[in-house]
Amino acid sequence: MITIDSRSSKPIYEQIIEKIKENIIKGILKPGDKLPSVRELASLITINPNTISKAYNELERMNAIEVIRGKGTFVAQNFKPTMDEERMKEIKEQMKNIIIEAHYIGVDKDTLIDLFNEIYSQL
Amino acid sequence: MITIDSRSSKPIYEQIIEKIKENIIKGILKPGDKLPSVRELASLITINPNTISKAYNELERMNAIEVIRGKGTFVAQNFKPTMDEERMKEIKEQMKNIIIEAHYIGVDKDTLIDLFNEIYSQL
Amino acid sequence: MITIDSRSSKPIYEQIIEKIKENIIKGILKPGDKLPSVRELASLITINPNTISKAYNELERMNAIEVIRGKGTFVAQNFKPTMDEERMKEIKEQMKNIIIEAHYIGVDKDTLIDLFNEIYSQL
Amino acid sequence: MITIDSRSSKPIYEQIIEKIKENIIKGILKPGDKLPSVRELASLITINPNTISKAYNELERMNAIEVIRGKGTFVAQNFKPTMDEERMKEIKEQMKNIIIEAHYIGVDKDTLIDLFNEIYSQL
DNA sequence: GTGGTCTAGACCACA
DNA sequence: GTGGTCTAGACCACA
Repeated sequence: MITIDSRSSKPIYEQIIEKIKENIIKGILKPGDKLPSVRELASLITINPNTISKAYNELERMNAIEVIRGKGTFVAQNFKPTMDEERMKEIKEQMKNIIIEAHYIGVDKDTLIDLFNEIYSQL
Repeated sequence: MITIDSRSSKPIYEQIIEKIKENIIKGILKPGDKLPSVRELASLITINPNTISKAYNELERMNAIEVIRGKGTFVAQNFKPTMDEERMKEIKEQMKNIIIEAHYIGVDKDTLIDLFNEIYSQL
Repeated sequence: MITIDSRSSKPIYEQIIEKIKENIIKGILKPGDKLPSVRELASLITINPNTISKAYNELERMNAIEVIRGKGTFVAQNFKPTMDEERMKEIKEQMKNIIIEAHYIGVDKDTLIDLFNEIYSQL
Repeated sequence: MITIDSRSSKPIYEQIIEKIKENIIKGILKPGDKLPSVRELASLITINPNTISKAYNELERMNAIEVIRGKGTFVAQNFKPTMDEERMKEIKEQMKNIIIEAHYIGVDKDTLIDLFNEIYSQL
């Protein structure tokens, strides 16, 4: 299930990307599974098809899904995580920012680790 | 010291906010310390003054700094972290996304915890 | 033998055309040889018959194969290459693009010539 | 200069990508040079801004150009060709197809090599 | 039926 | 002024 938070400042297409990735990691979407067509998903969540298309294209670039001409869109079979230095650096940066943000609302290290474990157990 | 990555997709004003917050948390900037004026900082890092101004305004809204008319801008004295549900939810969301991103480049939970501790030790 | 890469961005019908042309040039398919019927090939490589049909039609237009009603499809007897300005221009264009693409992944002229000779020796 | 062939089957945004890459390789566009803004180029070649935007975004993904928020688009400074197996395989494939196409219009190996050298000398 | 391309046009954040 | 996002809607190639 994909839900969009229209009040979020995060672009819709990014929300879709994250939700689908999440579903793949959780095993809700398995390799080879067919995703709803661009138009189907568009009408399901009442979003413009172009926006869905943009999300699908980015997911394909990341090798998370495969778009097959005239057939549809599928969860990728051969997903192999590739250690990417660029993105590792980004993750570090984001993590630092989370820690700083947390500090500013009074959340300390231990609470953050608890939160971390909690999220992991839900995946 | 504030360094800006102009190629980053992160807006410059957000980069400034983060860097200043980071310096406060690290103790490099202490309560009462005077920050460079908007124009000073602007010429220091060759950034449009409007951008610096936006960053300072947001930092003031967060009570991280205080702007005193005719005197200058200072690190806030009375900073008290306030548990904010809204932002706690955001942090959770961001953390989940980091975990998902990390998974996609083959970084597992333990490595992520190591990274987490490493970042904390540098603050 | 014809193998199809369903993940390729190249349309299936074009892949079929290329594979058949390649087999003719390599001499695996000789003038007068009978090609599998549309339905046969369709079930052989599990592709929609319409797609095979489209490929065969284009090959016939190029005079590479001949369709004889009620008899079947055959590699053309009287194949005479015809210098076609239009297509020569296309080939030039494609070659330029290959050179540019190669440059962008760090492949220089000599390596490209080696590659060129290698491919020729395999035909 | 960027010219679009509207009769070509090649998508407009791909034509733009190729033309810009070509100009970079030829040295007509140098690192740090400012590209026309999305709207400028759009009105110059009377193409919809969205299409220009798509081309620029792909070029950025390839590290050929850099888009700087609110400032404009520039030829990348730090272009480093990265040997990419995936794309090397594609180039091989394309080269094989050119050789096959050339054969079908009666162009032999030597003529193709001459053509190859000619194109290189014009870059 | 499937996704890909393109246009026209609006609104927005950022510098 | 700059690019980014999104909508609405058209047309097309492909399977």
